[in-house]
Amino acid sequence: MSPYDPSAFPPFAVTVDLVVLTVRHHALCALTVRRGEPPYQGRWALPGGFVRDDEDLSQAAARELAEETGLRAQSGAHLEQLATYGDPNRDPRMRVVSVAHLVLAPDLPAPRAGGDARSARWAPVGTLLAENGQEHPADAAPLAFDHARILSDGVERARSKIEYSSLATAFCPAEFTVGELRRVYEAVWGVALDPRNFHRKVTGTVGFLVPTGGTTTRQGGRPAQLFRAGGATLLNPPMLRPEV
Amino acid sequence: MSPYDPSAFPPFAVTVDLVVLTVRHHALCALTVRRGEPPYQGRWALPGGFVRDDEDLSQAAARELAEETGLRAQSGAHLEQLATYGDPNRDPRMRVVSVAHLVLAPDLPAPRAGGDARSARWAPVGTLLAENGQEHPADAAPLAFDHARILSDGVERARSKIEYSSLATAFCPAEFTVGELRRVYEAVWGVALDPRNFHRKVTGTVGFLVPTGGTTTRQGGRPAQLFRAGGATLLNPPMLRPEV
DNA sequence: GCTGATTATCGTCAGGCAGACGACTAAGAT
DNA sequence: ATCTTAGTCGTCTGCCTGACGATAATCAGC
Repeated sequence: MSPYDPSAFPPFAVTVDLVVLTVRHHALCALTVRRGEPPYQGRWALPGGFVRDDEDLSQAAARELAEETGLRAQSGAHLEQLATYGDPNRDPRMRVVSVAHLVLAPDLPAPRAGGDARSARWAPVGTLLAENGQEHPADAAPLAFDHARILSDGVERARSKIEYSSLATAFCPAEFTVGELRRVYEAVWGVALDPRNFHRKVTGTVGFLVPTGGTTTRQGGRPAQLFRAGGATLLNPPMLRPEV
Repeated sequence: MSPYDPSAFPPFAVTVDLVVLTVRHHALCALTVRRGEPPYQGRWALPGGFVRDDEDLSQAAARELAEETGLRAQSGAHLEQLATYGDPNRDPRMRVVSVAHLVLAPDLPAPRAGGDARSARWAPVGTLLAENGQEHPADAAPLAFDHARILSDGVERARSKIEYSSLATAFCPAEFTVGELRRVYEAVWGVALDPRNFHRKVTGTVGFLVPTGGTTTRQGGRPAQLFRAGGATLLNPPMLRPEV
């Protein structure tokens, strides 16, 4: 690629790993794939792969996302860089620096992993990050590599980001109700929120929600107005996470 | 290092770049070094260098910081990972992925760069990021590589982080007055704050400041109480940046 | 159709915090 | 002595929040 002495610097492999989060059945879930080869063969891991020679980091993340889930980053989902992990021993094979990315997606149909659906699945983050020393059921072994740490950082990023940005709408379909948005906050934060105060807050924050005019009863009960995400990205004032 | 096929992935060079910020003379300043070799020879750039084979990313950042400024990360300064930049064309020589780190430091004596003081200096970020098309004075040419972007991201991170964390104290010496802390906020945010409301706010936030008992008149006027940073890292309630 | 369960939505009220700003204090400078 | 500069303490008002009562509109079952 250039006149540069390759012995002047140590060579690294660079990968992207993906923390793909969604809300299903009132729980925050992450996408995991089963490793087909050593190390950590048979264990669950975050999806990811090598960055190619000619692509940017975010391009690599979007490509891996599409390959492993069929998700396009445009379709409502949100993709951002999370952090980079480069401990010299994080991969026993060689020196790998992994640029983790965070994806927030609406509840999706079943994931697919290169056509093999059994090797990819959604798992509640509470289960994935349970750090008890107890025996795990076979399906609940700790994640491979340092992926538990990466997932934990991603979850924490998501929790804090929906406070001051409108990103919680990325977990919702294109049209959603105030109640559905509230359940997103409740699942991500793991708390119960007062429906009346929540409704007042989100409908009073300019640019957060725009009514579509339609209504739905898909949640049961009285018909609820449908909204789309508004143009605002930063919420002012922010949503307040109940005291820790 | 391992039985792994090196042709299975493209090789990358991995570097750390440092956004070192401080407040001097009521202005937010960044540390820059003059490049001694092509590309961008003679231009100012952010300090940084290759990650070694056996060190973690944060270790590499701390080492570069010590090498280029003599600063130890422990001595009051704050070091955190900022973001990673990996555009395939960001370095014309080869494929380089740079893990940028953010350092917040108190106002220091003159920087040193490997003993050559003339090749390192503090510059106001307003000057470094001025994006006018006008001729720059020789000293104000744009930063090398994508370092203007990195610096901009670092400044934005610092601006938002002092809102909800106690990190503004990292810009202050070990003992400081409320007025000095207020001038940090004013310099980083580029706004004027009401001294009375600021005083009430910071002295009322538990864990933010602990009085040392001493006073000083180094800022002129009535003697002011001296404080140290308290144990709190997250401010609750946060400092509020005046409306944009 | 009536009843109860469920969800959505509107209103009220009290406490707390933030912005605006007056007043006073204690040092150095002229 | 007076001015200037900073620091510190109060007051007041408006807004936001949390707690919670009340009403509305649908569905499931009798």
